[in-house]
Amino acid sequence: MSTSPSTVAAATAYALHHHHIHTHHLHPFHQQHQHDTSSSSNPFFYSASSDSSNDLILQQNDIKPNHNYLFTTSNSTNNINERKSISPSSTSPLNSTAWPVIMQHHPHKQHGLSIEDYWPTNHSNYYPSSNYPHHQPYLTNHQFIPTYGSSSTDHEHHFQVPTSLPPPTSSSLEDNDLNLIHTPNNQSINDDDDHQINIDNNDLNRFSKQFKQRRIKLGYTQADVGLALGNLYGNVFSQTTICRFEALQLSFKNMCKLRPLLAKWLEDSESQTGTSNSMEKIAASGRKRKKRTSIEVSIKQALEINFARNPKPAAQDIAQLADQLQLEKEVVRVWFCNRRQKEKRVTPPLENGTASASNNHHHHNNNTDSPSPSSTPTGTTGDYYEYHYPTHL
DNA sequence: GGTATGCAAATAAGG
DNA sequence: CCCTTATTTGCATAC
Repeated sequence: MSTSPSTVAAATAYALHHHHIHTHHLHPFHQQHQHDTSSSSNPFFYSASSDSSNDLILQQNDIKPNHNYLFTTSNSTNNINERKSISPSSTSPLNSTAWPVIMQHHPHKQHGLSIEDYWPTNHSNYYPSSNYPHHQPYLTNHQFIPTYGSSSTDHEHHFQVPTSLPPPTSSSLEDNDLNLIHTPNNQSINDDDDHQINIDNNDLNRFSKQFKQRRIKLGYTQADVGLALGNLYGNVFSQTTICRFEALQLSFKNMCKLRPLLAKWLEDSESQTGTSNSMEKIAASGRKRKKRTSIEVSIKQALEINFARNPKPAAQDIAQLADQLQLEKEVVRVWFCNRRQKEKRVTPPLENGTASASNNHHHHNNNTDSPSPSSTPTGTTGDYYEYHYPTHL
């Protein structure tokens, strides 16, 4: 305890990364200013995207573009850092830099290389999944509802348990001990197969609350935690994700996946405050997530026009369009895939003719209390949010 | 400044 | 390799 939190945090975070990729494009400007504070969110490593990234751009106009962000620094920049250690694959980023294009305006952000530099076509090494057991039996629907307050009410299941839910862990943990933290045997989770975790909604509820409480006590921000996880596990998470974890706004499955990581981080942080001792990294996964590309508004418009013309362009068309817009081909391909999904979401399933109208209104599920869950127990399809077009075009 | 969120990239998994 | 469907994350920006 001691040590100033922020300092520590920063240091920690920082320490680990240094290497990172600096790659992203380096722009004269942005280089990195990130230091300390980790607030930024993100540094992901992947870097790859680079290019397209255009990070520069703002996303939608909807928002108000007022300030210039150009250098706000706030986010920007940070280029990535990567964690060092762990992953072998990280493939180095070296980059080459380059993206010609899009960087026009906003300096802040990085860009860098082309995907291929980082992204082996064979995608093989992305997440090894060592840590994550992906197959969890539970359900996976999206957001469950937090039960904050004790869900006394009837439904407590916010997450719905899929059929086989783990034992209810008796959890009554107290404040102090979260059992979670030391997972009894780690293996419970990782084990292999389906074993799963005995985590239930209550555990997650408690854990998330405690986690937040302790995190604050240690003086770390959500962003710090996200970066630190990168150090420990090789995978960085954004402030957003940590925030959602604390607020129980992730799917049950996702919560279960992240819980052990956060528990470990917490454990390490509390134990060593400052000193480093136990940091072992858990297996890190080799693959990192590609940095999210921000597509400039004007580019989006161009894409929309093309979509309207032909929602399902052939590979060749995509390549050409990519070239024209100066985006990576993969980015364009994915954009179309996502766009098609959106189209379906937005468009009423509609049967034939008639009715159409009132269909979509999805609700978000917020729940704060005890709402009825979104059911869809098995359903898949979740209710995602509604969406509207960017407009124009 | 940290945190919460809307919209949507990127991914996972089964064809 | 690409597509589709379902999900996981996170940029960017509003609190």
